[in-house]
Formats: sequence, C-alpha cells, structure tokens
Amino acid sequence: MATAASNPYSIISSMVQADSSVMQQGNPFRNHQKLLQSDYLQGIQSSGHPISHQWVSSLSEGNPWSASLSGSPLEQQDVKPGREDLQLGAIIHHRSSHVAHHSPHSNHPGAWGTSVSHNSSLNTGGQPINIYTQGGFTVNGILDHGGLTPPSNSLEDQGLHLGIRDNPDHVDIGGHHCHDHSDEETPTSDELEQFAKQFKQRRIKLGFTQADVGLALGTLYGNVFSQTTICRFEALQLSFKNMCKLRPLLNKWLEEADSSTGSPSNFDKITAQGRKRKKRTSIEVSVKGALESHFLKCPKPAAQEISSLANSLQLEKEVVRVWFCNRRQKEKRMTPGDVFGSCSPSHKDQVLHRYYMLLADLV
DNA sequence: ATGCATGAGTC
DNA sequence: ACTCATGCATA
Repeated sequence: MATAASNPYSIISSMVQADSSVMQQGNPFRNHQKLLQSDYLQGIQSSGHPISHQWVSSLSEGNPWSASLSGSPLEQQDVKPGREDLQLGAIIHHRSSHVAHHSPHSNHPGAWGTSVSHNSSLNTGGQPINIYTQGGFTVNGILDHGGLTPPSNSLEDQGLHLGIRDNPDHVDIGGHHCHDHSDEETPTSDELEQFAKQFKQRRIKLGFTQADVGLALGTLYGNVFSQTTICRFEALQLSFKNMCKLRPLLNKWLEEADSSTGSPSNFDKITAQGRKRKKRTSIEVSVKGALESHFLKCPKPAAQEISSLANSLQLEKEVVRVWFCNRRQKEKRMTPGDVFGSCSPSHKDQVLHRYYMLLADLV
C-alpha cells in the first residue's frame, strides 16, 4: 500500500468529496467554486452535513434479509441472559475474571441477532468492556510478562514527540481520564502520519501483531480494538478525528510495550460473538464500476435514485444504500484510497475522462 | 488489507 | 436518512 500519505488529497479527491457542500440536484457541475474550495481538513472538523434532505421516506420496508439467515427466523428472539449462541466464539478465558458483564440489551427488531451489545467504545467511567479476539488465537500483546522479552530498545532515540498545538475540545477516551499527559491535543496530519509510521515500525520490531495491540489496548485501558482498526490507523485510513482519538492510546501502548517490564496483569479474553450478521454480499467488479461512476455524478443519491439504481443493477436497495455510505466515508479518510478501486482499466479511463472534462470546464 | 455491515448518535 | 466509529468476514 504505497505510502500515498504524502498527498492525502488530490484534486480529484477533493472534487469527489465535494458532497458536503453541494447539493446534488442532478447538476453537480454547477458548483465549481464549491468544489474547488472544498478543503479536506475543513470538511473533517465541520463534519458538514449542511442540509439534510428529506426524501420521501418510504423505506420502512421489513428487513429484507432477516429471513435468509441460515433459516432461523429468530431475528428478534431475545437473548437469554447467560446463554445464546456464544458457543460460536471461542472463549479463551483466563484466571481471574474481573470484567465481563454485558448490559442486558434488548435487540432492535430487525437486527440480525441477539445483539450482544457491542459497546466497547468510549466508555466514560466504568462501562462494561467487551473483549474479543478475531480468529481465536492471539496471545495478548504486551504483558504476558516474563514471557516475551523482545529485543526491545528504547524509543527515546526515535523522535517520539507528539507535536502539540492547541486543544480545542477535550476528548477523553478510555475508562479513565487521560489528563496526566500531553497526548490529547490536536496534532497536524503530518504529525499523525509520522506517529502512525513510527508506531507500526515499533510494533513490528517488538514483535506484535495488529490484533495483539488491539487486544492489549483493551486490557490496558478498557477499550478493545480489532485488528482492522489498528491496521487502518497505521495506514491512515481513519478520519482525522478518529486518528486523534486513537493516537494517545496507541502511544501509551508503545511506551508500555517498550518498557515491557510489564507488571503482571491478567486478562480475560472473551470472544462474545453470537450476533448474526448479514452475509457479506460481494458486488461484481462491473457493478462496482457502475456504482463508482454514479458516485462521481452524485455521491448522495436520494432514496428514489437508490432504488432505481438498485433495480438496474439487480442489487438490494439496502446494499446500494450502504455502498454509498461506505463510499462516502472512504472519501473522508486521511489517506483516500484509489478513487478507482478495482475498476477495469477501461472503466478507469472512462471515469478519468469525466474528470478531465470537469476540470476543463473549471478553467 | 479491505469490503460490506452494524449501531449509536444526529439532523 | 445520514454520519461516524468500528469490526466480521473475506480476498
């Protein structure tokens, strides 16, 4: 994944993400100025949703997937406290169990499963912590004290400075307040990039996997994260804000890991799965191409438009809707991925052509 | 590493 | 309905 970090937003990207300031009334080509001035960083903080369109809200359709779920129509069967499909997840338990309450949550009708309340984020205070493992292995990174004695060197020689500037809002993460240090200030994207890079380096040197880190974070601060999230952090594929939130935690982990004199700590790993999830639908490349091109013209299609699109593409409406949501979100990442994704070269050319036309029109 | 998905919080 | 943070499942 080439370090495209140096250029987070190309002209194209900013053009495409102009959605936050432009109405898409079928004629996005009218707002050139807006397109040009759309600034990535700006967009981030203002999390702009200038106007919320009120489409014909006619989509209270029943859950289209609920039935197709391994034949078990128990979509809103409630969770019996203490039991449920927990067997699916491995329970790699350990001695001393000190955390493991799930707040009994009722499921939302239409949800896939007996949701096991997955809130592991941002618990202020002593919220229940959910721990899991992806793949059911993993030996928690850090602190399996004694055991691992990686060839640690110190990170002092690295430029491990967290550039701090100003501190707009206070975002406190984890179960405790992080007031003790300078971390939670607002960094620049450069600093973030720097940190991410160093973090990855150190992590690897210390011999930990992304999954390890995610888990360790839970053990350390009460917030578990998946391999996915750590991965995205390292690759700068999170929103700026999200990056800022995670950085202090990861930084702390780094420090701990580095001085892995680790104080014995124990943990319980509970893979609390058991929630039924819709089978991931895989969209054909050609179809993706079509979606992609629609996205260019209109990143925020109205419900009706989504419907017709879904029809012509033979996809479920919901799938299309979600696709657009994800696509938009992708556009807002620090390091936008290839705008063309895995499109065929020919399609890419088509799209590129459109961009060029647009550009030409701008000048 | 990434694509499709979920859920909470917001307009 | 949308955004945003996050993750299971998969390529």
